Amino acid sequence: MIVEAPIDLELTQLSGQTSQPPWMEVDNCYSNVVLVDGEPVVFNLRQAGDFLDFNFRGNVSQKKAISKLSYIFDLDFDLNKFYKYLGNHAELAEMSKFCNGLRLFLAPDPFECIISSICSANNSIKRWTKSISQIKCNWGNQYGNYYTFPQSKDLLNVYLDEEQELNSSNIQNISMCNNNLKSCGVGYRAPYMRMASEMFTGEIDFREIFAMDYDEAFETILKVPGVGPKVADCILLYGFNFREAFPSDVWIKRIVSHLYFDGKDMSVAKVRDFGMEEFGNNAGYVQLYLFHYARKSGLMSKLK
DNA sequence: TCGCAGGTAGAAC
DNA sequence: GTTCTACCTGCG
Repeated sequence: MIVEAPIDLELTQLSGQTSQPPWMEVDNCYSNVVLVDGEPVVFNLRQAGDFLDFNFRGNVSQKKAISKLSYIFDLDFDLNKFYKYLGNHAELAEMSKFCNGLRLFLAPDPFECIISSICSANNSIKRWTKSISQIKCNWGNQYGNYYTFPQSKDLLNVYLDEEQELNSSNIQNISMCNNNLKSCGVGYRAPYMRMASEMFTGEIDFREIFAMDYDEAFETILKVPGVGPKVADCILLYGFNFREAFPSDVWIKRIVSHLYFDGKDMSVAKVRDFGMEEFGNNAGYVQLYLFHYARKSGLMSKLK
């Protein structure tokens, strides 16, 4: 089936958005299992010209499968209208040329994005995606070659490190202990992840966050250990589909400063305020495009 | 070897 | 409120 919405699937997959690792890729076909109304559905995606060609197998209607796919790849968003918006702003006009077809890559379930985003802090894309894939292998459900991301309750009692696993299980040799968070390479973020699992199993309900306004949702997510302003904005953008988020890190700071403030040094917090004010509901997309424009145009190495 | 990787927590001004 | 520093870990 073809979805007639322009997209660059490879660019979107490999753009390092902290919703989830890229899907499994074989010969330009991207596949993964996704829970749709609790039912495991395996999707196979392929680039077909400017559009997306896909098929699925699972016990759900075609309508529901398309709806889920459209949510994850944000297919209802009008890219051409967004490109007109970019074209009307001198500072942004170049970007669509370098990022044509790039879309948001949203998490099928917010919890995966929460853990992925915590994992991404002070980390490289390569390393956090590897860690998240390992977490799926260890504690997710397996369907063929694919794994779902575990639910928050599934991570409540995981061991934090090898030592804890050795002391609490009947494994004799510490080198055999590989069913703990630190063995996934998450380092000091392990306790953050387990505490986040506790909070989202008990005191915080996802549905409430979807219903909140931005500031309230931001303050709520900020209470989770390991979540600062940058990670909170990522979680709200990629996990909860808040389009007005403008996740600001050291790179966005350099790029915004270069494009809008003549290279003047400014705090990440000020850049965040500026982005949200300036771009409104397009803030999430502009942030995504700024980062990849800087990467692809060579601006990033110039600003380094 | 050493610094860096799409930051955060905790403490000190 | 804003600024400073240590921090798991794998890679170059």
